[in-house]
Amino acid sequence: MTLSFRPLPRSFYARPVLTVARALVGTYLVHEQAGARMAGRVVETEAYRGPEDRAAHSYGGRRTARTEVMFGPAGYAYLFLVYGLHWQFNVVTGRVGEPEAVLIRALEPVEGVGSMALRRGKSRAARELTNGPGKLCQAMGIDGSAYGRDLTSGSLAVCSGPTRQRSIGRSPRIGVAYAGAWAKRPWRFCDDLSPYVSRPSAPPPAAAPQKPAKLARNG
DNA sequence: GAATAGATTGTCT
DNA sequence: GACAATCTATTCT
Repeated sequence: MTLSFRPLPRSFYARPVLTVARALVGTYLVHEQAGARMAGRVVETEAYRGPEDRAAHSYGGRRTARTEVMFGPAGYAYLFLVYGLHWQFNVVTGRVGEPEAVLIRALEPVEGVGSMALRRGKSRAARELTNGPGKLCQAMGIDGSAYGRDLTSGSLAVCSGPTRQRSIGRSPRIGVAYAGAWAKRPWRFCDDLSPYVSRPSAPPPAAAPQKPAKLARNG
């Protein structure tokens, strides 16, 4: 069976970054490459809202070759490299002149899972293919060459598709401790019903102990 | 399961 | 020259 995906219109992205970050959970990232299609359901996002957000690359209105796309119209791809190794895929949101973007942090693989596994290089469980921002770029074959691409048409797009029940949880963003108080804002959104998130939005309820207490050996 | 170290390069100071 | 919106393998429990 072939799933039906339709690219989201630019109006979807041209809204406040927190609105878009939440709305993106449950959409699909679709990449067609060499005649093959890969698709993943978005299960985790983070909002970055320059210029006031200290965690954002556009903090203070910093406008360089790297951040330039965030200052333009919504619905385009922002790619950057961290630790010299891992690409991160973002979508530009808001109005022209507002340097905002949403980082896609995790997907549930739904189509082209075999290709994803090949790109990830080693034999891995499905959950390990795309449960992190660097992992999903590697799995989907997305890198810096996608910088500035229009996501409302073409071979790389964010789409609506089959809907499914979701429960959206919020938590602080990951890996931005340097941002002080901004790091504590609950600007990370994830589908708590999905096992494909990079980590749960909240610790499991403290109920019964996970493991029985170790018993003393007697005799 | 948790803690740790190491990889590796574009970007900005 | 310092550092980074991360991931993996290894070690210990």
